[in-house]
Amino acid sequence: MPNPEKTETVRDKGQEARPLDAFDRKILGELAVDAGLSYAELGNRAGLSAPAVHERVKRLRATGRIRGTVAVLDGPATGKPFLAFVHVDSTGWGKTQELLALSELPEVEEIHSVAGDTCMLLKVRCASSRALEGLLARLYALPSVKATRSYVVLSTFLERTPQAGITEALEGE
Amino acid sequence: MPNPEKTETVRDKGQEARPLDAFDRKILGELAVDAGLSYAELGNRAGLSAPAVHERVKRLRATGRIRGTVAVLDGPATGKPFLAFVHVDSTGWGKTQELLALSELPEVEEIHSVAGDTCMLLKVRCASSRALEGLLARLYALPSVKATRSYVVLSTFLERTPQAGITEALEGE
DNA sequence: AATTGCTCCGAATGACATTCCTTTCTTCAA
DNA sequence: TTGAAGAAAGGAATGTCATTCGGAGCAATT
Repeated sequence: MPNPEKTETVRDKGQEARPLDAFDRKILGELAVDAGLSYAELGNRAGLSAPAVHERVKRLRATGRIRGTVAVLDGPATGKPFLAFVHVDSTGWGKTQELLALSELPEVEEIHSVAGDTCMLLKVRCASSRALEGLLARLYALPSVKATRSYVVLSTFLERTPQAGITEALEGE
Repeated sequence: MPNPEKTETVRDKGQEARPLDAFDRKILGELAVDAGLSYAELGNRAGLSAPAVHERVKRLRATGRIRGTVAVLDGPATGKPFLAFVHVDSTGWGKTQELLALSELPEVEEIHSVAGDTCMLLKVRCASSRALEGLLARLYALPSVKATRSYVVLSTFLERTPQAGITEALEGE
């Protein structure tokens, strides 16, 4: 009887634990594009049986490789046609907590801290330019926010979640 | 007998056609967070029966409100811990086609054209800083690419797909 | 060489998606 | 105001698929 709390010499995240064989990566690749596939169909594409695929998917979920399964909504079709990236310059380093409160807003999709000539980077999708202005107003209301630069998206040519593939050629150029 | 090709006075995209009632938005909100919910459970949360929810979801898919269902992969856990946003200045306006070819690379997750002091904005996730360098090399190999500015992500605090909610307060500030 | 643990497959079970049909509510026309 | 027609919801039935179980093959360890 295996003990789930047995001593692990490495942590489960990162790329440790199980190195993701070709089957896993194939499965991840398919599910990242369409999570509605049946296990039987997944098995066909990967060369495994349905139960085997099921087992692997369960493991991929348990180990955090798959964070979840979501429906991808269309921004414009759901009433939010305005997309923008906002760079935020803020004073002090511990003030990121203030910005994290913006997670409450469904308009805010991403919050990163970045290296470069700015501190924080937001991805924001909202109903109108008016709403975008309102969001910027909220930003400037924060005492630590010094300046912002907004990049309003005119056209989106590609937008997808993380893909499973890795281009080896990029490593050796 | 309704004719599926009957004359429409408005196009089906945008926010025309059916204005998304409270049920629809509730369903979209739940599915954007977890698409693995059963229709029965979804019905409970929305206050509808399973078949009714099913009917609506089918319509939301058909009208393009729901673009698809995907598994969200964890970047670091799947071997791509490096995330960066790359601003690209390019000469000429018709040259965006060259950049679109980058869609082939699984490392490139987003390609937008933006207003502001730059032309294109890429979101890139790759295995190493070496790979990021390789990707920049490919960018500069394009004749129309004049300059790039990269913002390497140090920490990601929030990252999600488009949400269904709309903050009304943002419109009136 | 034997054993332990892991992962696969085939079959059986159970849950759930999907469809059909009836009912109700709303809307438009007379 | 009434009548008719369209749309949409709920209940029940059916089919598909997810999920589980048991057994077999394989690899690594002792």
